[in-house]
Amino acid sequence: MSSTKIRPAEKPPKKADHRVVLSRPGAPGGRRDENRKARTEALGKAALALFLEHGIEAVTIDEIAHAAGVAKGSFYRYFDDKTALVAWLVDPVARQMREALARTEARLGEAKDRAGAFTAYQELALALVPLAIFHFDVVRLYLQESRAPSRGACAPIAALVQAIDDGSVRLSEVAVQHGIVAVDDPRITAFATVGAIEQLAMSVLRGRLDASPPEIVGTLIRMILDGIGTRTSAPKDGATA
Amino acid sequence: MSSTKIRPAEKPPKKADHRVVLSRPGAPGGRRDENRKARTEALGKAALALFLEHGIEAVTIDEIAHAAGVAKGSFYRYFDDKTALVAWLVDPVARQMREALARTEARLGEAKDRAGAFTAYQELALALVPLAIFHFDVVRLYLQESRAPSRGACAPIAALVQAIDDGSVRLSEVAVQHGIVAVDDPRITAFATVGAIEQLAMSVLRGRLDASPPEIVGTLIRMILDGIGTRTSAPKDGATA
Amino acid sequence: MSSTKIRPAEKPPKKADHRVVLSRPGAPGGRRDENRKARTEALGKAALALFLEHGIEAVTIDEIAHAAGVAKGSFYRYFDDKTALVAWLVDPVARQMREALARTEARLGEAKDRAGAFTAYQELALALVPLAIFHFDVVRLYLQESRAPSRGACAPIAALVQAIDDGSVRLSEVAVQHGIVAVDDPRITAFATVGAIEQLAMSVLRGRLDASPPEIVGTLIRMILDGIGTRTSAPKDGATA
Amino acid sequence: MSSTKIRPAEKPPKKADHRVVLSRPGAPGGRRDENRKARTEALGKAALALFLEHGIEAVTIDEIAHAAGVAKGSFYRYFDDKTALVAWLVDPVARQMREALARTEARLGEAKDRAGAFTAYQELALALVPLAIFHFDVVRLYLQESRAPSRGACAPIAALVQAIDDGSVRLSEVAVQHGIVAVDDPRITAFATVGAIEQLAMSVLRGRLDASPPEIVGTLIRMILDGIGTRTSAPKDGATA
DNA sequence: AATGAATGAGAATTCATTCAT
DNA sequence: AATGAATGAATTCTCATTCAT
Repeated sequence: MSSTKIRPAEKPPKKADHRVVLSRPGAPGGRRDENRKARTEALGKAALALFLEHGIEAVTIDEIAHAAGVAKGSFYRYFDDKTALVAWLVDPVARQMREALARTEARLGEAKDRAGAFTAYQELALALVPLAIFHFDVVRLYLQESRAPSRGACAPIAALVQAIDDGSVRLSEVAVQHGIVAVDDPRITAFATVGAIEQLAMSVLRGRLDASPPEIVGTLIRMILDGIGTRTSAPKDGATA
Repeated sequence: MSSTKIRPAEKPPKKADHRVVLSRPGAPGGRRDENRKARTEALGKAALALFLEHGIEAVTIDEIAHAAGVAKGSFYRYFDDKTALVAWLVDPVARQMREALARTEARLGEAKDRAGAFTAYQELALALVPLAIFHFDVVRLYLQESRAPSRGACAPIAALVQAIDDGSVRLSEVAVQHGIVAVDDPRITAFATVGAIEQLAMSVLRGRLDASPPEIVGTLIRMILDGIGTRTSAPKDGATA
Repeated sequence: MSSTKIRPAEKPPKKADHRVVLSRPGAPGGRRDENRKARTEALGKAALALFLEHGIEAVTIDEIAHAAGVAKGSFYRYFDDKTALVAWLVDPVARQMREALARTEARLGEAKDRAGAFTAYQELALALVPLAIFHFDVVRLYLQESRAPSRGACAPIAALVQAIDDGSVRLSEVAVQHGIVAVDDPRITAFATVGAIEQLAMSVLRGRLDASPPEIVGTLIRMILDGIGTRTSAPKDGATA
Repeated sequence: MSSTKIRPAEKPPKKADHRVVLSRPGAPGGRRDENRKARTEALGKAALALFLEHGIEAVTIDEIAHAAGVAKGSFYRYFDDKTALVAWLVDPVARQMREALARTEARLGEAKDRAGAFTAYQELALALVPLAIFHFDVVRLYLQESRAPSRGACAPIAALVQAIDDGSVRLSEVAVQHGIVAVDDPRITAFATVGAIEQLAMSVLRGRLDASPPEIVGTLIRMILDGIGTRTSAPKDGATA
């Protein structure tokens, strides 16, 4: 038809895909290093706020730098690009999430009975609480961007989505293998649960739900466990978290 | 710092917010009219595919026109802008969704007992099935974009999100008023349910869940109803859908 | 007929109507600041030349940037848009013109007799001479664009037209109130005078009139003053400038 | 610098520069021909109104066609382009103006004395009155666009400007040669007069001057003739028009 | 190191002109 | 002949990224 350029197939990753800029002079821990850390934090914080308000793709480097009180050019001294910044924001959460999932999977594998499984799940929940508290805004960001196609700067979020999906599926499978829950396809309950949790979180964040967290969690757990446990013959021992 | 332009606060909607350009002369039903419809469809279809692959914001008018096999300028003969196109895509789904929610709300209001309520919910589910089937990709798009902040071309999606949220909350409230379900805050279950449904849908669409739809629906309904009904004294009559 | 978009009613002025981007860091007076000034001048100069040759509306940003030897994008670092550039060009002239008119009005108000009035007018003429000399091209631009409807980038010119019109009318009124000139409607002579001056200026600029400025001015003043004074009984004292 | 296209040097005139489309089938004077004339008029009228409101360059073919109630494509059946339309609008005025100027020049050449010259000028004025009356809007358009550089669609106006300039200069020269007026450079008074007239006309049209036409004309003539005649020894016979 | 200026590749949108119906 | 749809070049404006100061 014409010769208009169509879909440049996503910028070819120049070197080592979107890294935070590392290895600067100055003794680690010294004045230089501290300043560096402070700036990085400032940029990250400013970016996070803007991302939450406008969406990752819609925010420009200019805006981030401006909001952080640094020059645009300086941005690039700290991050390769927006993707690197997002990765830097998401990274701690992603790591802890992966670890928590892995640990739970292991515990679950060792669980002997239903009660043991509940304990494992409880541990997972307990591990996620500080995550949600200390990385509140990152979690919000995750919720907001998690469903978009993995484009550009959102890629690190998509990776986390993948990780959580995989983890929860594996968890369900282990749970079923151990006869802890009785459903035909454990992934169904896994996804349903994740979806319910995320949606409730979004609703709270959007100000559409003002119930107290304990109430929400209580209702949700009752809902899910009763639901999941339905077809099990297992004793409804005191396991309701 | 400087006076660099920051955040132009979203383009002011020119006149009658993004309407599809309608009503051209040439006998309605004639060759011209047919062509028009065909082109509109072509553009919509091409756009939908691109939106699903890359996300609404990431797709350019150029790409849409190219994919639809028309010149860039022609796009604007059919749609005011990308927002109008999204609205055109989403519109039928939004309308039916609103209607279905309203109808269910009415049914629920008339329901005498738990069984009656189940019937109402079932009807809702039945109404949504054709929606999901005939507007499969639009539903996918909705799921994909629904959590993003309401920016630019995504606005029509955000409006639909709002409508669904409102509707499901109202539904829950009616249900509780009628003693059909017994939870402290009906919105919790409402959101949880919507979240579960959406997540399952996403998982299927992403190819991460290959269970058969009946199985998914069955599991989900059991999960939710049992969960919701938990605290009710109501008889667990044959109501399991 | 159809719903084709017709006349979008002039782009809504975004925020603080077309201001020149001001105040950047970098020690004022330093290299940066100097460069900035130089660039601004370069753009203004290039634009002015192009405007004079082709008319304001016909000149594109691209052309201006190119002529100034800068990249297209750079233009926007210096001016919000073409309107801002025109305003920047016209501003000094407009300011001085307003001041001169205001001063003359005051002088005229204090004048006791015809001779005093002439003095006031002479002062006005003297004030305009440097304006015409130091802002030669801007005056040309003004003449060229002053009659066009106030569209887009020409708006600052239209504003100046308005100011001059108002000023000259007020001047005439004061003159009549003080019995300095005797005509029925002072605005007639005011407009006639302005028109004569402008046209002569245009003719010189277009190379259609090569008389020496003193000759032109002399002829014009004789023409006008004699004309205006005609019906007065006042002594034709040596007042002919 | 770059390869950006700069100034395409005004569209190369394809064939016989901007002509009204001629030679259509249908007997001249027949039904076809009448329709044709009606359409042409409609387009011209609509265009004129739009030109006056927004300026020639700012008006699009689309708008003209729309305002005339015809399809855009039809426009091209009647006019080659906007320039041809402007030429068609201006043409009668231009022709009559040229003729009137030529006639006055001739009369002036034959004039024996000052009174004869006045008669010639009076005839000119009388010839221009119907022009101003019957082609009111075209005169307005002329005034509005006459100072813009001869670009694109305004070219026919520029041509008229040229003609009037030439004519009035020749007139002045003849007048001086015959000792009718006594100024050093006749072109000065010529241009001054034209400028005064035009400005007054503009002011009336812009609603900034509401004196009655006779009053305006009277004041102006007194102003100019007294001014022009000043240095003449000639008797101030009853020549004041 | 920090700054912000410069660059130019897009992206959205408009519009004169051609052409199928 | 009339219509209005199609086209694509032209235009404005944005923004990631580089680079001189």
